[in-house]
Amino acid sequence: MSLRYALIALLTGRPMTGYDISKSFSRSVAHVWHAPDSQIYPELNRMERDGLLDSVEVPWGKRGTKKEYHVTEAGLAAFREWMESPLVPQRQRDPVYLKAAYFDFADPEAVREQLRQQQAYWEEQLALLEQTRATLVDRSHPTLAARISKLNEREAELAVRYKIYAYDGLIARARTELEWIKDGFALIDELYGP
Amino acid sequence: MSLRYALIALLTGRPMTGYDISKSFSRSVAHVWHAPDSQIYPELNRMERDGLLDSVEVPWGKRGTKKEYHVTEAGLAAFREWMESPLVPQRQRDPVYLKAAYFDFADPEAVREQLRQQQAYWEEQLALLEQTRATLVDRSHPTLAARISKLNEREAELAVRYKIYAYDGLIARARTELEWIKDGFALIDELYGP
DNA sequence: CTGGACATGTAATATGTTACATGATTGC
DNA sequence: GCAATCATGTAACATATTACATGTCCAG
Repeated sequence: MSLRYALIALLTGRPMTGYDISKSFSRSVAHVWHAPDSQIYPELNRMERDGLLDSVEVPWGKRGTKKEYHVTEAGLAAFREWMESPLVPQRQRDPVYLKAAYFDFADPEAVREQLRQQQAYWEEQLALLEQTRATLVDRSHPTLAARISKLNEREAELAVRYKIYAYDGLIARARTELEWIKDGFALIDELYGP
Repeated sequence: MSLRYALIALLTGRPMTGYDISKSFSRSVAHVWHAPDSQIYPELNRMERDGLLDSVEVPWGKRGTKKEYHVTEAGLAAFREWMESPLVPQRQRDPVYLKAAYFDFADPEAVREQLRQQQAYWEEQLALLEQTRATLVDRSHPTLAARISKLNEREAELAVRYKIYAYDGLIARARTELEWIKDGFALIDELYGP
C-alpha cells in the first residue's frame, strides 16, 4: 500500500499527470521509490475513486488532453495519518546476501564477475545519489523546488533538511554495500589466490 | 523466483520437511530470507513436480507421516546455474526512506517515536546477527554443521567463510541503519529543539 | 513526414500476505 | 487430558512484473 503514499508524496510538490509521475519514478525519485506505468495508472484511478486525488483534464496540443492529478484534503489527511503510523519492519529478502552465503557453489571467476557488476551498479547509484543530494542542497531539484515555492522559509528549511537526511541514508547504504563488495574481492583472493 | 533457490540452498544442508524449513525461515535463516508457510508448501510441491526436489514419506509417531524433501541432481544444477547468473539489481522500494524524506508532514514527536521503534528493531537485529555470526565462526550453527559434515576441510572452510562474509554484510548494514537513525534524532533536536 | 517523447492504459502472470482450516504427536 | 509443537495445506486478496496495445504531439 506504500505506492499510494509515494504517489501522494510526489503530488504534494505539484499537480502531475501519470506520465510525469512515471518519469519521476524512473529518474531522480527512483532512488526512493520505483513503479512501472502499468502500476501507476490503475492506482491513480483507484485513488481518485477513493477520493484521495482529484483530476483535471488539461488541453494538450490541438485535440489532445491529459489528466493532471492533485491531492485532495482527504488525500493529505491519509498521508499525514500514514506518516505518523508506526512502520512495520521490513522482512529480509535480498537475493544478494542469499547468493553470497552460498558463493562456494559457484566458480570463483563467476563470483568475481558478479561482484564487479554489483560494484559498477552501486558506484553508479552512489554518483547519482550524490548528484541529487547536491540539487537538494542548492534547492534546484525540480520536485523540491515546486514544493518549497508554496512554503515559508521555516517550512522550506524543514522540507529540504529531511530530504537531504533521506539521501544521506541512501548514500551511507551505498557506501556500505561498496565496502562489503571490496571485502568480497579480498576474500576470494585469500581463498583462491588473486 | 528466488524463493526456489532459497529453498534449495537450505536443503543442501540436510533433508527437511516443510515445517523444518518454515521454522528456519522464521528463526536464524530469517536474516537472509523469509517466507510464510502458505508460500513454502505450495512451492515445495511445484519444485517436486518440476524435478528440482524429491520427497520421502517418513513415519512420524504411530500413524503420522511427514514429507522430507531433498535436492535432486537437476535441482543442484539449477541452483548452480542461478548462482553463476548475473544478479538483476534490486529496485529501491523502501518505505523508511520515503517516510524520512517527508518527515516534515508529521509531528516531531511522532517522528521521534518511529525512530525509536526503528532503533529498537535494528538493535535487536544486530544482536541476533552477531550471535548467529558467532555460531558460524565456531561451526555450531545447525544448518551449517549439517552441511559441512558432508564436506572435506577445504570445502568446509569455503562454505563457512562465505557464510560469515554474508553475515558481515548484514551486520554492516544494520550498523549503517543505526548510525542513520542516530543522525535522525540529532536532526530533529536541531530543527525543533530537544 | 518521421522519430522520439508524451500520454494512458489492459492482460496475463508471478509473487507475497493474511486469514482460515485441520489433524497428529509429545510432554507434562 | 490438555497445551504446545509438529505437520500440511487452501482461499482470498494485495502487490508487482512483463508484455502488449494505441494514439497524440512536436521538432527537425
